[in-house]
Amino acid sequence: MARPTRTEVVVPELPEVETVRAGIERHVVGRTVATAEVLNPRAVRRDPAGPDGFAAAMTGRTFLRAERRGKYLWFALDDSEALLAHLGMSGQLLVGEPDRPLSPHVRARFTFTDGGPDLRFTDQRTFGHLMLTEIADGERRLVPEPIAHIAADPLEAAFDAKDFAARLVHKKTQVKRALLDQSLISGVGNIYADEALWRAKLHWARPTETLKPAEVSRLLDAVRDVLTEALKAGGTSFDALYVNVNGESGYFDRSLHAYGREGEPCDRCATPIRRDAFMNRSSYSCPRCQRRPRAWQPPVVG
DNA sequence: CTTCAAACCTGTGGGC
DNA sequence: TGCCCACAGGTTTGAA
Repeated sequence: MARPTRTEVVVPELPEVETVRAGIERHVVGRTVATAEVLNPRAVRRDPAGPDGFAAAMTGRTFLRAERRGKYLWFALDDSEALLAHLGMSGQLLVGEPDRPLSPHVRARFTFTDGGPDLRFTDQRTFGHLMLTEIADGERRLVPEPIAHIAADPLEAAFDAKDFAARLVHKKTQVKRALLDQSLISGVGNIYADEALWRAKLHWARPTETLKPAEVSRLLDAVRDVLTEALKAGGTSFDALYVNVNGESGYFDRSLHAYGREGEPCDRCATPIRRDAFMNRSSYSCPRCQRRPRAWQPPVVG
């Protein structure tokens, strides 16, 4: 039984990041940074200005909006610049009383000129990062320059379902790899990829080029449903490593059908869920509902 | 151009 | 008890 427990780590995907964005928004928008402090330089490793340059450039800036695409969120600082954040595997953005104890995993801290609650970027595994960056043209939307290459996520207006379908079936890869490819569709990680595939009754190894239009449509519907339901539940989170802006854990984990359920009965057919090694991680699927594709032969041309 | 996999990182838990 | 190692995984980078 590998079902995630409250002590396991679960990475923030689109629903969790959106929960953070919405929670942070009302606490920081309209406020001006009094001090910016980088406690671990790795937190700003992608910012060419370095820790000191980053801190100096953030001082005096005002948070205007909180936006998100896929798993990235950012705070617009003016028309041309933004503070971009990725939570990585264990990142949190926490708002609280400025004089509360500094936990050992706080990587960056911002105080505000109004003397109110501060903002802390906490990240145990340090895969997340912050950077101050230019705004640029992304996929049908203005976004921070470093993420101009990622695709729209399926919950935003800029997402083009026809374009996604065309690009998906044109790929020469397995369907789960495609779902995790942020330049094709953003916001989906390992958990929701498995959940969407279970819901759409598709095996993770299915070659994308063999997907029929109805299957692509079913898959996209499944992705949207899974993300939307998780968002309603406040994001999946199993332990203290991931909490929302107010420090509350989510509770969507009870509705997972595939992820982390090795050996447990499928909720549709009771066949034990299996776990496969995949891309140096795990894929969970129902061996009966999600049939492994037969060996596929390329079409003969001519 | 595309696809793929190593590397980055640290806390946890199982095995011995 | 304590040590070691596998595992968790999003993204970048470089190789093929």
